[in-house]
Formats: sequence, C-alpha cells, structure tokens
Amino acid sequence: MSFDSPCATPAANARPQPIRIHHGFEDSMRFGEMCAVRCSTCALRRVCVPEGLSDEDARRFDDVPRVRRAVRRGETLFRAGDRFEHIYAVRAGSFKTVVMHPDGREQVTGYLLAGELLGLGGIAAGHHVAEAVALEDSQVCAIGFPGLEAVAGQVPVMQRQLHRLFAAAIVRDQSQLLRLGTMRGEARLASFLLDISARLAALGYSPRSFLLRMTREEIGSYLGLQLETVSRMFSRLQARSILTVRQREVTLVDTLSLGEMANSAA
Amino acid sequence: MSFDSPCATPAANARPQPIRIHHGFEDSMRFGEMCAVRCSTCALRRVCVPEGLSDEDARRFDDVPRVRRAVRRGETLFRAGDRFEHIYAVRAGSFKTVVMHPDGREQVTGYLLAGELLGLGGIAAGHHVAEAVALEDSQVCAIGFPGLEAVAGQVPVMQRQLHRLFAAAIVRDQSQLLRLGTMRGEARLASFLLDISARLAALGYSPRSFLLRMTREEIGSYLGLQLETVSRMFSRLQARSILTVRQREVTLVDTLSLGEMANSAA
DNA sequence: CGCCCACTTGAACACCCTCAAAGGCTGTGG
DNA sequence: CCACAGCCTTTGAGGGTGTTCAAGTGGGCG
Repeated sequence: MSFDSPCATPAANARPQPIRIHHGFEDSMRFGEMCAVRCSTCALRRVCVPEGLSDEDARRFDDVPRVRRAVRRGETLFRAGDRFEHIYAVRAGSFKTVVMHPDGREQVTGYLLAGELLGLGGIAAGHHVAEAVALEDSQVCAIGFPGLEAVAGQVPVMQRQLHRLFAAAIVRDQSQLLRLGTMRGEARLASFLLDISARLAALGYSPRSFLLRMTREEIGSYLGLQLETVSRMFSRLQARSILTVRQREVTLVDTLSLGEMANSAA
Repeated sequence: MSFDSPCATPAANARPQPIRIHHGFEDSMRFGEMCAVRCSTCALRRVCVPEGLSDEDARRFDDVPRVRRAVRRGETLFRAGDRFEHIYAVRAGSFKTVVMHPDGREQVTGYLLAGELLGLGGIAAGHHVAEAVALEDSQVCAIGFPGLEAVAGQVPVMQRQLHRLFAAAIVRDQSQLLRLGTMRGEARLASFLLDISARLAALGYSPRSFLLRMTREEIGSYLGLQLETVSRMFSRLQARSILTVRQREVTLVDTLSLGEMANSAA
C-alpha cells in the first residue's frame, strides 16, 4: 500500500495504456499503476472541486500531492486497521465499504460512485475502520490528507468544499439509517434503487436503466436483508411490472410506484 | 433561533441563576439564556479542544464567536430545514437527532452525550436535515461555523480536531449501521447499552448504572424495533439476571454475557 | 385524587430467515 | 470450442423473530 510506483512522482504525467475502463473516461491506465494527476483537467472537476476557484487557488489545489490509481474489480483499496494517510475520490467505477463484525460477519455500509469520497472515517482514530473494495475495474484519486488539510487552511473555498464532502458522507449514512430503521424489505429495496438512480443521473448516466455492481448478497448486507429476500423482492417487483431485472441489469419502469413504496408506511 | 439575548454579546459573562442542571456542572444558567463563553475554562475542554494548544492558539480559539445556551427537556435545538449556521457541542445533558420520513414517521438516528457534536450534517446542503431534541435539561455551545472554519484555517491543530470530530460522527453512524444491518433485536439492545456504558465511562460516570434518557419508543426507533419489543427484551434480560431495569434506570449486572450477545451471530 | 403517558404483557399474525435444491452465467483449462 | 467448475441467482417450504392489536398496570404531575 505504499506509493512506490516509478510513475508516482509529482511531476510525471500519465502515459495512457489502451485498457478500457467503463464509464467512458477518455484516458486510461494500467492496473496497479499510479500517476500524478491534476484536477484542473479532470472530468469530475465539477463534483470534487468547488465552483469559482481563482486561478491562483486552482494552482494551489493542483499542488496537493495526489496520485491516480487503478483498482481492479475485487481488489481492496484499504483495509480496516490500515494507517490513515489518504482519502480517495472515486474517479471511475464504484466501491463498497465493508465493516467487519468481531465474529466474522460482514456488513456493507456504503456503495460509492464516481465523485464520492472514501475513507473519511479513518481520520477519527488515525486508521481505517472499514474496508473498501472495488466493485468493478475502477480508478481513484488518492489524496494525501495532510497536504489537503494544508491547502484547505489556505484556501477557504477548498476548506468549505472539504467540509461539505464530509457532511455529505454523514447525510448519506443518515439516510441509510432511515432505510434500515423504519422500512420494510420491499421499501428498502425501492428506496435503494431510487437513490442509485438519482446519483447516476447526477453523473449524467441514465436514471432508468443501469447495471448493479453488487451481488444479491452484497445488496442484502447493505439493506439488512438476506440474499434470498433480495432476490424475491426483485422478482416480485418485476411481476408487478414496476421494473425489469435480468441478473444485475435493472430497468425502472414505474418510478412512481417505486417512490410510493419507498415512502409508504406499510 | 436568532441570538438576540442581551447576554449574547461576546464580552458579557454568565450571571448564574440557581437552576440545577444534571450532570454536575458547577455553573448554571437560565433556560433560553445564551451567554458568551470561553473554552479555556470549560469542563469539557479535553473532549472538545485538542491537547497542546499554544497560548496564542488557545486565545485565537477563544475568539471564535460562541454562545452557551440552555435547552429545556423536549425543546428542539434545530429543525430539519433550518438554515445551517452553527454547530453545537453538547455541554451537559443529552440529545436525540430525528430524521423525518415523507409520510410522517420518525427515525431516531442519534443519541448524543456531553462532548459530542451536533448538526454537522447540515453543512452539506446549507440547511439541517435532521432535528435535534433535548432529552433532559441540557446545555450546548453554539459555535458559529464560519468563524470556526476561519480559525481552523489558521490553526492546523484546530483544523485537525474539527476533522476528527467529523470523522467520529461518521464512525458512530457506521457502527449504528452495523447494529441495524446485522444484529437481532436482542443483540442490538445489548450493543446499544454497552455503547452508552462506554461513552458514560469516558465522561467519568458509572458505566454500570445509568439513567436512560429515551422512552422505549425512542429506543425502539433508534434500534429499528417497536417499543413493545424493546420492553420485552428488557424484561427478558432482567429475567436472565443480565441486568436490572426499573423504568429508565438500568444497572448492568453481567457485562460479559451482554458482550457475548452483542457479538454473537445468533 | 385522577388523569395522562409510559411501560408491560399476551395472543395472533406477517415478514423475513433458514435450509434446501435446482438452474444459469462466467471464466478457465483442456 | 467445448466442458466443467464455481459462484450467483431463483424458487420453494417451514419455522422463528418481531409486529400489530389489545388490555391492563404503574408512575408522575397537576
């Protein structure tokens, strides 16, 4: 987990290698490779970086040590107990975060898409408490946290953005708590699908048809259900013509009914 | 929700009024009253404020606009939709945070004790998403967030502490997600009680015997259970001599068994 | 004292889990 | 290219946990 790639020096620039990453990023890189990058040319700039940075501030932000890193599907970005040094911005692909129970059971606590931040919880104790696993071939920006803090201290608008992203993580967790605490299985799934749909839409993808990157078991863990229950719910929703499922490909048909289910008391 | 109390000018100091606040703080104040305070004399300093501040930094921190405020039991500190302006540090007493569902149901998402921060999620959207309600007569420090950010930008150790407190909120939420996602009702209650016990111990209170400040209904909402189920679980644990309950007064007897329950798969 | 609210306890039922079996998809190696 | 293994997914049946509805008790406060 150390950044010893020959490419990881701040001055170096990515030398693209023709390996396709999903989600249509124009540039690509070898897996395991890590390259210095600049945010000013990043497609996700409007998600990560605050609007209206002055040229000088933007330059200062680009000076934060930061490397891009490709993570293959199933690989872990960090594990519980790893020393906290970086936060990670998902650049392409998707991740799950998993918390381990003392007895070995796992709980999926997060499902992260492009533009979202990973690993923030690690600041509390100086080491990560969760594990982050790529759900597909993905890319992240690893941002050295001390450097980021230093810049945030000098550029108020950066600091504000950092805090907003912290808060966004808290709000995400809270809405997940709402799901687990008050909803029936069916409503949890409906709400989960609508949430993903909205987040994909915000990234410019189709909110109607998408590929789930988690297995039934992972979705179940995330929603506090068993994998069989998740499967049954999908079948039931399809039988009611509310959506169509084929393996992990979901197409929302009746978004209104889905919304009612997510918000209904029963 | 504006700070227009005559006492709320930065220079003024508290004029104690003999109203008792639980949890044994030496100084007290009238309810609804808001007074400027300094952290350097606060009993919770070691929880809120980082260790080893230089004198100069400590002075700068004390300059952050900040007022103490007494909140009577049942009163709300902020509501969902309120503009986000302050974060609140619990000084004495306890709070719950509640998220409202579109259909009117409520979900208790947090149970906050002295030294913990309230309202952080509001930064994300500029307004609060949850509601905070005092569970007993309590006191908070209301800290103007822009001012806090300004000081954090100048004093790295303050900034680090702020981030740590952010992260602590995330970690708290994650462990609650673990509870709701993987545990049976009984294990949830056991884990909840142990969590409270540990947090009270950290504040110097007895970890063995304490007063729950939430009703069965609120505990149930927090744990994703019905109030009847919570009541039954308490009765069952008492029948097994693992604890004793009388209304809201709980005494943990067999902490080992409680821990096993919280960590067991079944 | 009496009201109200919180809490307790019981019984029937619903939801979801557990166990089990079978079919489908994917990737690997022959 | 096919065969096979392994995992993911679906579906069924039965049982357990927690919910819902209902009634009754107890404590706190006016």
